[in-house]
Amino acid sequence: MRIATWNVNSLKARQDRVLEWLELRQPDVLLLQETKLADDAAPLMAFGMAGYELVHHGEGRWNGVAIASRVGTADVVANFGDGPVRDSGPGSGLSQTAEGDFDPLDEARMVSAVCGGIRVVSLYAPNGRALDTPFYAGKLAWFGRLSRWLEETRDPEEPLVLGGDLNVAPEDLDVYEPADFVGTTHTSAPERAALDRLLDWGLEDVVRRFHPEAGFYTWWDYRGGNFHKNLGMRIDHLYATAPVAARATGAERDRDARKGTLPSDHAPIWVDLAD
DNA sequence: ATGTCCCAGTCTCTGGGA
Repeated sequence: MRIATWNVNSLKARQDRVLEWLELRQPDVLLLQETKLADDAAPLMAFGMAGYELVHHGEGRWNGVAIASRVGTADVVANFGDGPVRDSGPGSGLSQTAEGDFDPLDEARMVSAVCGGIRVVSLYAPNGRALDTPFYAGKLAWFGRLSRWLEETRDPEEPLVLGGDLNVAPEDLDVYEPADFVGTTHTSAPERAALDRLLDWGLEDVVRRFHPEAGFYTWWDYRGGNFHKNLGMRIDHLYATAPVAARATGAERDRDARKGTLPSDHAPIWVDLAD
């Protein structure tokens, strides 16, 4: 069984590339982030033609998470079970710029389902922008909500894979120039502690086990030719509970998916599991 | 290197986010 994750930076703009990638790499489950679609715009038919069910949790212009699975989609949980995300259209009260209205717990950043006997969780962590902003505090609060959801509703003995764009580089070897990130988001001690809390609950960074090397990045800024200079960060992750981690036979990243015409700024990663 | 790409709305350009 192959479980993958990919922040596609708009599923509308990336649909053809994603469908081609499914055909090429044959994942059984693909966790998607930043679909930037409302639920009624999710391309269920196109994925269905490719053999995948698509579970989508979106709000429109921003965020949006999904699960594409060819091994079933049972027991769906969206937004930690905290209810529907508000429409982010005009007049909705959701604003990306008015800080007083901002709460990432109201945004479409989490969806989960049981696929092929494994509970998978597709996550898109808030960016955080800068350490001295409410957006950073909101990022930490969102990770707190994620940990509480695991601690209160899940069991580390359950087969579970949590993955997505967590917007945190866990170690200095996961960023191209650690000194440049002092005082910025993605590498701060509280963000790394949030990942440690997930791991301490009972998860393993399976991709790290197979790729302990520096420079195994998953995201490169579109600007400045950063991809070709390998100036990136490892901020997309796949974490597994022990019953799943024990089945892992490998993990890979598809750097080729970051190349070519109109790519996402993230590359997909996956883990392979023995039956 | 404020260098690119996405989106919606103000709509063939602009502003905001990453």
